Order: sequence, then structure tokens, then C-alpha cells
Amino acid sequence: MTPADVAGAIVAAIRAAAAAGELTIEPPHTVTVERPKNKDHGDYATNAALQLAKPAGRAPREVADIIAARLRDQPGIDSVDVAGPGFLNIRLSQAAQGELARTIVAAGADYGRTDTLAKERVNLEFVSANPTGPVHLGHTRWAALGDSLRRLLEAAGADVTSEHYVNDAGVQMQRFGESLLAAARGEPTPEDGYAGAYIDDVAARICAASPGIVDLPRDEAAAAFRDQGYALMLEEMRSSLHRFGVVFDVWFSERSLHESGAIEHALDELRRQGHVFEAEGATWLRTTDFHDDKDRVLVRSNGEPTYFAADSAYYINKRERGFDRCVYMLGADHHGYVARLKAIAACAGDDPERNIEVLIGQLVKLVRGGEEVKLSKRAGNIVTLDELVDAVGVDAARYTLARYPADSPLTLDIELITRQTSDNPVFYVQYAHARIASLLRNAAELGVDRGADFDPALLAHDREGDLLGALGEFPRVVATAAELREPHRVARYLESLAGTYHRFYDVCRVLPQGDEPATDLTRARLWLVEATRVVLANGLQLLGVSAPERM
RNA sequence: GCCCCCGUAGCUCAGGGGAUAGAGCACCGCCCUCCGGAGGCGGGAGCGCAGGUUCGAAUCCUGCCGGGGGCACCA
Repeated sequence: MTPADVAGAIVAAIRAAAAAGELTIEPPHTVTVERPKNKDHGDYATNAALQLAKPAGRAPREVADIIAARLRDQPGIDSVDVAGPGFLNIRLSQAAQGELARTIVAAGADYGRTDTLAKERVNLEFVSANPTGPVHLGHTRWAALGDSLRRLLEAAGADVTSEHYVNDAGVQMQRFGESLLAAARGEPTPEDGYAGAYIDDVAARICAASPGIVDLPRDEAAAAFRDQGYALMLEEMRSSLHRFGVVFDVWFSERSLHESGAIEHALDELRRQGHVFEAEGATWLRTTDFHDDKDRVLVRSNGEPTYFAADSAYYINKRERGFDRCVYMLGADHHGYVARLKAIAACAGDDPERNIEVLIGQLVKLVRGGEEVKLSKRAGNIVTLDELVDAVGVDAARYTLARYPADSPLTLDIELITRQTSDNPVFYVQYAHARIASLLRNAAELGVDRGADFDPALLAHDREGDLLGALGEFPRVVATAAELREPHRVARYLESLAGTYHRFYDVCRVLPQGDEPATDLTRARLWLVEATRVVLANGLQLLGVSAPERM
């Protein structure tokens, strides 16, 4: 029996009571069911009676008594107690509890998938690093979090497109080209230019590929370096991210917005909605109509569209591609954009609460040996994604970055993270999976098979109940994490599940010892162990972390 | 000045109104004849402050204190 089944039984009990005239209320569609921390409070508990007391015009405990009486008749329910102010503490029958192992093994990789976000077309934009340098640690948190979120949204049934916006228009590309040229000619880095070893490296690669490029007239050379450098950076970003397990469905070029006429099209759309005006020689969007603190310039007085105009065009383009939820993952240094992004949606005649969603995450603070390290691309002081992966591997890096909520400021000690430490919780979770894999290998060697069927009532040990209870939580953990856009919930859940498994393993012998024969209990436990393996593997998959057979 | 985020154990952090606030690390003490000890068991210590809403607040609201970030016809 899953928690959803328990909720269903409670709703059925409430309906029965209402139909019998014992409660004069409209039965709710669903109720909250939770796993009590305290085992004395049963396998599951609900506050339904507390919630229904007011509409029913009765004391909470009376309502609880009425529901309890009906709930005891539901299949799979062993006992129901009323406790405290009106909680219902529910115990399942042993068999109903054990059945869950079968459900999970049968579902396999699909266990945890739901349809809670079905029919939602989501555009998920993250990283969106400038193509003027490698992907660095500042982007890495979003890469890990964004990619996990994409997997989560899909698991919850949404139709997701992941997207990386490429800022390939504008003066920073110019500066990038000039910086490369300067490096190639051995000149000092221009003012506001880019420096660092990677610039020298990219410049050298361009020179090697195009001999004579440095000798072109200055403007031509800078443009050539810009274009070739851009292509190289984009390729490098793509492969770094790919190695990190992050794949974007779409790499969207800002330049294409300018070249395709999408900007003019967007201006027309916004004009049609009546929020565009001219002043001081420039074209503005009246975002203050929608809670922005100042109006924004779309086209400068010199005729050049602003970055904001491109943002507007990009948003409108996303909507025209059919996405009803446009999710942006941005660093805290961009939080000032939230109001104006929302205003774009409103000015375009959309619902800013529904069609646009901006997730703001705190920046990762880096320290090395207790001292803060400031990342600066232009100063050439960067730690790249590749360096991080070289040092700790994809699994540890992704897990570490994904196990904290984006909202919380995160401090990473470079020394700590680049030291391969076994105290990383990812190893704890992976170890549980490897341990199970090993156990299953041993079972196969012994010729012990879990068989086609088992007796779920045999899984009666406390630690087995704990494990079953934890396994039953997985689908709602996934659904909640997807709904709240909080991948860290999956990581925390897995840590707790791994602990529950280790405690089970510690006292519940699975395989026969010595010459003992396999028993029905052996087989029942093999079902439970396989169910645990499935959930650990499915959970790690959502985080983009491997589930090793051996470590 | 205005706006956003964060203050929970010695440290790094979980806890989407519920019953006795959790984990890892660090510290101390235990547990291997047999499924992987990268494991298990036990020990101490905490919700920044003050109000409010609620049957019930770490969680929601207001104010204050402390820390981080942001306010361009830059990209």
C-alpha cells in the first residue's frame, strides 16, 4: 500500500461517513498523509479530522472518531487510533505494507514517475554562460541544479525543453575578439578586455588553425579572432557540460534574434498591447504598468536595440514556440531582473504568475583554506567546470552542488572539494547501492532467486517496516521536488533511505548462512532489497549521479 | 535610500503549520566466525531578538539586529 492508497482509503472513509449523514461536509478530494516521526503514532498519520472540524461544525476529536470508525473497515487497514488534538494514527496490515515491494519491483525505472505536472509545456533555461570563456564554478551550481530539475520535471510528467541562451551579440564579443588578437600579438590586454591563460591558449589555437590571421588589418583580424574564438568556446562549453552529464535541447543564439527580425516582431507585439512609448529619442516599454520600478529602454536613441529588447524578443519567441511555463534560473546577482522579466510577460498580455517563473539562487562562495576566492573572468582568476570534474569526478561534484537548496548561500572550500574525501554523502548513498548489488551477486552465486512471488506478510520486522515506509515516500518526494523546483529534496531523501537500508541490513540477514536452505523469508527479503536498489538507482538518476554496482 | 536572499548543534547544512527540531563532519565510548566496516549503536549541544495570526509557528505576517547580493540608453 502506498501513501497515496492510504490517502484514498481515508477519503473513502470520509465519503462513507458523509453519505451516512454522520458528517455534514463536502468530502475533500485528497487528504494529507504523513509518516510520523514517532513510531507510537502508527505507520501513517493524518490531520484530516483537524482540517474538517471547522466545516463540519464539530469538535476535532468527534470528527476523528467518526472517520476512524469508517476507516477501520477499509482494506489493508489494521488499526486506527485517535490521538492528541485529533490526529488519526493508522497502522497497516503486514501484508498491505509488504505489497509495496512488489509494486516497486514491477514498476522498475518507472517507480517514482507521476503525472502531477502532466500537460505542462516547460521551457527551462539555465547556465546561459557568455561564450567568452570556459564554463566555470559560478555556472556549475546551475548546471547541476538545472539538469536535475529537468529530469525531475520530466519524471513528474511535464514536457520539458532545456535551453541555453548564448549572448553572442553585443560589445563583449568585440572585446573578446580584441583580447584574443592582443594575446596573439603579444600585446597587453586591452582595457575591459579578457585575460587569463585560456585567452592565450585560444589565441594560439586560432593562430595554428589560421596562419597569417594576425597579419590581417586590425579590424578584420579582431573580427576573425572573435568569430573563431566564439566557435571554439561554444564547442568547449558544450563538451564540458556534456561531460558533466548536462545536455541542452536548444542552444539559442541572441544574434539570431537580431538577424531573424524577431526583435522587430517583438516590438510590434508589445506595441499592439499598448505598452510601448517614445521619449527622449528612445523607445521604451512601460514596465512600470506592472510593478517594475522604472520603465525600460527597448531601442536606444542611436537606434540600437538594448539587451532588454533581446530579452523581450526571446521571451515572446519562447511563448510562440508553445511553452506555457518559461522558467529562468538566475544567480542572485540578477535578481533585479525578476521584476522586469515578469513585466515583459505582463506587457505581452500574458499572466506573469503562470507563464514566467524566475528561480533565483544564491551565488556559490569559494574559499581556499578559509580565505575567500573571488572569481573574475576578466582578471583571469577562474576555476573551471573541467578542473572541478578532474579533481572530484562528476558524481561528487553534481551531488555536492545539488544537495542544497538554491536559496541557501553555499560555501565551497576548494581544498576540501578537490581533496577526494570519502565523507561526502554521495558515497554513503552510492555505497548502499553497491552493497545491494553485491548482495544480489552473492544470491545469484548461491542459486537463490527471489522467484515470481512472495508472501508480503513475512516482511514484519520493524526495520523492514521502516524500509518499506521510506520506499513508499519516493514518488511524493519526486513530485514535490518537481513542483517546488527543489532537486535537493531528492538528495536528502536518498541519504535518509540509505541510512534506513543500512540499519535494516545490520539486523535482518537476507541470504542463508552456511548450509541453511533459502526460505520464504529469504525470498521476501530479496524482493525488498531489489525494491530498495530500484529506488536508490532511480533517485540517483534524477540527480545525474551514477548508481555503481561496485565501488 | 529602495529591492531580493539568508540567520537552526563547535563547523557545513536539512526541516513546504502538526506530536519529543534532524543529518554529516568534529569529539568520546562501544559492535566484525558468515550477505562489502565507505557500515551500525550510544553520548553532549541549537531555532538572532520582540510582537502578531492559529487549537498548534523553526515554518506565515510586522518591526528590529546581523550577514550576502542588486539598483545602467553595460552585456
